Amino acid sequence: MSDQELPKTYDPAQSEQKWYSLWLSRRYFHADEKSAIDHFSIVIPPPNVTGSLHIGHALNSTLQDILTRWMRMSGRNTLWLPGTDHAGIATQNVVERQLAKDHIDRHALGREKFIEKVWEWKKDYGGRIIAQLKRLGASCDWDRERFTMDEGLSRAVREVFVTLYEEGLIYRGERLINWCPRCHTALSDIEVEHEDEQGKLYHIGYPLSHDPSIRLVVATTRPETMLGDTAVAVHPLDPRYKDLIGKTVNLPLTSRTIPIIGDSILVDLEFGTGAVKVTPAHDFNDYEAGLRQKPELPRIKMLDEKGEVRNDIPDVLPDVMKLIHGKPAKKARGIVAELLHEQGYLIKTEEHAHSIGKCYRCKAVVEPYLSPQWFVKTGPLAKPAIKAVEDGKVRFVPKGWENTYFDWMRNIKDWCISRQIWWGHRIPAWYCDDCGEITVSRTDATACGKCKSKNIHQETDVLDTWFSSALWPFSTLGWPTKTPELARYYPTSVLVTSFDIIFFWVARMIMMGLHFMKEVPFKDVYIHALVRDAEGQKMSKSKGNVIDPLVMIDQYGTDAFRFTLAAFAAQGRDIKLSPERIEGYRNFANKLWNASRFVLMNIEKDFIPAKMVTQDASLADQWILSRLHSIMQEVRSALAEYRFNDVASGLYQFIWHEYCDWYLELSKTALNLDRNSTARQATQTTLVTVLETVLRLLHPIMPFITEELWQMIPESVRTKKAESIMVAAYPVPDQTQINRRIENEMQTVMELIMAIRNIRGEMNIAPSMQITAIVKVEQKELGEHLQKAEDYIKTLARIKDLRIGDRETKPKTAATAVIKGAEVYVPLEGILDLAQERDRLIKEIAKTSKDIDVFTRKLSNRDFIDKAPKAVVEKDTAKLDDLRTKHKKLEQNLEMLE
RNA sequence: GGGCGCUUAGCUCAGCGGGAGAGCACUGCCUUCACACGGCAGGGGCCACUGGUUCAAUCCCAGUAGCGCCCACCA
Repeated sequence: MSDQELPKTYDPAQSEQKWYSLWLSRRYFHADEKSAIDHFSIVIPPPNVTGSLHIGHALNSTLQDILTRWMRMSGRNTLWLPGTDHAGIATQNVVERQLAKDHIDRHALGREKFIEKVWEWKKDYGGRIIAQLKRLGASCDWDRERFTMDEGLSRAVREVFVTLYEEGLIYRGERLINWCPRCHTALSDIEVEHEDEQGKLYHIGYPLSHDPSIRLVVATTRPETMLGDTAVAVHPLDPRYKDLIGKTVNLPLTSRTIPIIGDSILVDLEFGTGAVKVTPAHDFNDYEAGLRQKPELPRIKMLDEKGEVRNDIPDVLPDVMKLIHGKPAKKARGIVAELLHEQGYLIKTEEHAHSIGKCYRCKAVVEPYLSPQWFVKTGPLAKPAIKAVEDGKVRFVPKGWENTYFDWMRNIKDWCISRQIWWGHRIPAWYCDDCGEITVSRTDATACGKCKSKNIHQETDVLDTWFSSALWPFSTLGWPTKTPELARYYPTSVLVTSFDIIFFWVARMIMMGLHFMKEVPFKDVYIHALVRDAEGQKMSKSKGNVIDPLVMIDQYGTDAFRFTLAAFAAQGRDIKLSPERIEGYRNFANKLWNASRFVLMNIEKDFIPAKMVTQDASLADQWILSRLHSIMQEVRSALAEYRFNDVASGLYQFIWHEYCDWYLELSKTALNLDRNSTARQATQTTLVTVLETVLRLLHPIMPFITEELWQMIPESVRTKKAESIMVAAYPVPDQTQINRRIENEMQTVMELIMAIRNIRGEMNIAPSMQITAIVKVEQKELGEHLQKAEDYIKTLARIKDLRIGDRETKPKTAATAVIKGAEVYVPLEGILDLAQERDRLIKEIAKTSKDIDVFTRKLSNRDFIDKAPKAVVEKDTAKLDDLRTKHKKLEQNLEMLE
């Protein structure tokens, strides 16, 4: 390629497309299950098929890709297994809505036809998020892409279900569960989101049966459910009411007489009136209280599966029934309250804040609903899962999340796994119409397991989506078949996810993994931040604050976007993302691009790296190499500890502020030397070597631009002549290259240059003007060092005449700066503005005095001298000396000026 | 009600026992032959508040205030 062809700005679009398809065609993403090399494996948290890539996926996938690419470059047998989740309720809702546009109702369509429609939908749109992951540069092994409803995973689901049933860990029973009246299905406890709402507390007087003139006043937020009341509870020790226990009240609006019971658990003496209406079919506490009674309280359902008032509630007066049947719960509340008011039973209402449950999929208000459901008995599964984390077999990063996990797991309730929807894994249970037996089977049953009757029908419920996700780490690898993949890649190395699904997913994977594989599903769980918008709101479409990753990618390029995500992935923090930030990193990509342009322009096309000998390598060369190897070390340890932000900022800092700002400028002096000069060759070699190494270090975060640039670097420089950067080796630091002495020497040179630049800047000396500088050193040795760096100083500080020595003196009119071990004078005859120089010096002196104060105070403290570590005292003493010297010299210079 | 987290430069955030940092924004100068998606030089902070531990506290401990999140059956 020709240098002239390289444009001044990096164009992400063409490069991304080109390299991704090349990587795919060369099968770099493919993991070889036969390879015996140490493995590294990750399973992707499967996004919903209905999903389109949002910023959370982008962060999650970027971090996984960084780890995957890093490990692959480090020579591990690396698998990142992708796939999607069938997302039962969510997908069913999406397809239902789609059908509704054509005025088709799923019930009219029928179950089988509807499921066909969902599969069709999946075929058309399900691949969308996969395509988007590819745009992000995800290096997943696409050959192994799985779907939670595909054949293999369905087999795993059935195997797990039947086994747990046989072990008595799955059971069926009628229970009070959370019911979404909109989705028409049961939900598990964690699928209910609680929100505070301002409601009313209604005080209702229930007349005592034996003396209706006396009323027992109950307080409730849901008066409509009184139609299902089967008791009133009071505290057994409550002096106001305890004598009423065993008596009855007449339930208003009905012909029902219900008992007054004592229940110390249900009733809080302090709250409301101290008397509670008990509706066992519509409230979890009341349900439990009903079970505690001997005999159990009857459970009267007053709402149907749509959340509307039934028309067959026993005992309700016909007039009342006529008014409210078929009304949604909230409307019924108003009607009942009005009726109670009219008839004089409503004592008062007061404002009352309470939390209501909403469906996490559709946000409809969830009703407690009595119905037959399937459950997983979680206790026995949770126990080993708790232990695995306690024993460190699974490690949460950051560790704090372990508490969240423990809290939930130690109080875990049985998991309601049946859903009354159509899209999902249908429960493999068959009911016998003759003898009522339930047959649970790995294969489709054709006859009753007990009476052999062929008169059986399958359960219509499907399983909770999270049931199949819980098996993901092993079901995707072929389980229950003992595949080579399973043996090779399970347990996986790390799970990367966000905290909102620790309960839904992480905990359940650990339980299922331990139970069926006898081994944890992953060793590390890296919990990353949640992405929010610039105002800190959780992004949601309804708020209109969604940052679309694909728009960002189009606008700034995938690499800039990925770098932004990595830079903001600090542990335990929410990420607030704004486009300006991405723009900043787009500029960084461009900086890298132009630095590479510079390097490539300054080496010959057939460049052969020089064999570096120390005497050929300049101070700058040695310095940048030392810095490079330090950075390598930092980057590697940051990656190993999931400190992605440190990886990003470390590389940013090094590339921009050390390599570009300093080394590239310093290299110019050597590049101007004669073609055959060994010094020039050494610098060329250093330039290109550092660039090549940095590209490899950066590749996991910025895969595209690094590949584009790496391919332009002469083959002779690229390690092992790999054909792509993504299969080149990840850089390993060489301790012998790290040189403290060189770094210190360079530091002094840089300080000198900065001091002169400061004078130039503050004195308003035109950048184009070449000036004279005189450096008076305290010791000859330092002078010699600085003399060796003479060219650097001249070029970077724009000096035409530089004098360095221990016998130099200050010219009559000059600006002064003091650095460690030397004074710098810039003679400014004719231009010197005395007032300006005075101000500059005063500012500098003030700064120095302030520092001196701090250190003097510290060092005059006896206890500090006695008790602080020696090294600290010594360091501070030396520092104070330097500061005093500097201060004195500056003052002298100020005096001379006046 | 229980738990967790946060409060550092105008903004977004690192740092977490020994002289307060970054990016963006801001000010001045500069179209210097890698880059104006740029360069150089600057300005800007009682590190929320109050106590305590320590020779030393932005950092550790306790409390206060504000903000955020999670869990929970407050009728």
